[in-house]
Amino acid sequence: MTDVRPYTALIERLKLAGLRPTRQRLALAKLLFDTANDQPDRHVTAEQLHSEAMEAEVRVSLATVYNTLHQFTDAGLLREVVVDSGRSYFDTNVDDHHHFYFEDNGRLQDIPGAAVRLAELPEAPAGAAIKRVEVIIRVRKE
Amino acid sequence: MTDVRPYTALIERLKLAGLRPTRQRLALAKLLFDTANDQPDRHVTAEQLHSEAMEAEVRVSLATVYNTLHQFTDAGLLREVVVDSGRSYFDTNVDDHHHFYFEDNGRLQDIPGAAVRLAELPEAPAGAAIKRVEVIIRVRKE
DNA sequence: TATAATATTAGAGAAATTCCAAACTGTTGA
DNA sequence: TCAACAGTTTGGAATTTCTCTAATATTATA
Repeated sequence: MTDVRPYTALIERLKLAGLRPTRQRLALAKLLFDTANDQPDRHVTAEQLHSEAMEAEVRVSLATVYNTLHQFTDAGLLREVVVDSGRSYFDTNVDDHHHFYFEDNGRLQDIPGAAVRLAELPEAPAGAAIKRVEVIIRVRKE
Repeated sequence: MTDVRPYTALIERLKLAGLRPTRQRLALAKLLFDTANDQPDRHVTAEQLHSEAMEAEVRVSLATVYNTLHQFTDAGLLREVVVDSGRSYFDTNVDDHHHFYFEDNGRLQDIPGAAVRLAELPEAPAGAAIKRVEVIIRVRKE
């Protein structure tokens, strides 16, 4: 069943994250997280999301898109994925998982966390704590 | 014993890679690969290497540093590591290995390939061939 | 050494991202 | 409800990293 008031959940989500549910943040959150239209997990760049917002007739500046992506990331709603120098991807999937990266076209594809098993991991260097273990499988068209 | 003609080996190395041993490439190769001074494997950015060249009184333009780093990478003498959007690191270690990335100060540290064992890996998506599997362990000061 | 092929260079240009200060909006308390 | 305040947004300028270009210089080789 589709939620007839799709914004209430998003508003709550933002509030919980300590973010004021402004028009811009709500619109971006809707584009990113709204699963009403069977949207799977997404990997977007700031430019992409900004374009989408424009198409959806949502007036948001690029600066705000950047701000919002970072705030969402800090709040744990998004995860930043760095696979290409000079471009950041933001992943709506914040669960434990990894990525295929298609170098030919710059596309990312999730790999469920369970599909990669790390049998052995080194200890963190002294004084450092592991924040995350990322596995990136770089692939190319054969 | 230190090689009294340290350049001959580097010249050979460049020639084998199909690269003319020019003054600039030799100087950069020396900075990168010369182990006479007990230099361990290195992770440098283009800017860093350019600064080092300047300090060493080697006249090289930044453009040439970029060109050279990419040529060395294509030739398999270096490996590019992307862990931070907007900055590329070049690793003098081209053996199978992974990295710790210290988010606090942007430093990279090698993890020997044997220290990480991947017990299970997903298959490459149809039509794609795995080029490399990278494991990046992001750490922070505790 | 002359010639052709290749490499280097400075500076302009491009792309992604951040910064800034002014204008605006959401929230709170009277 | 409304004023006041803190938090947001904005466009444009600035920054950073990297690439391109076309003139110049160097290297390899005959």
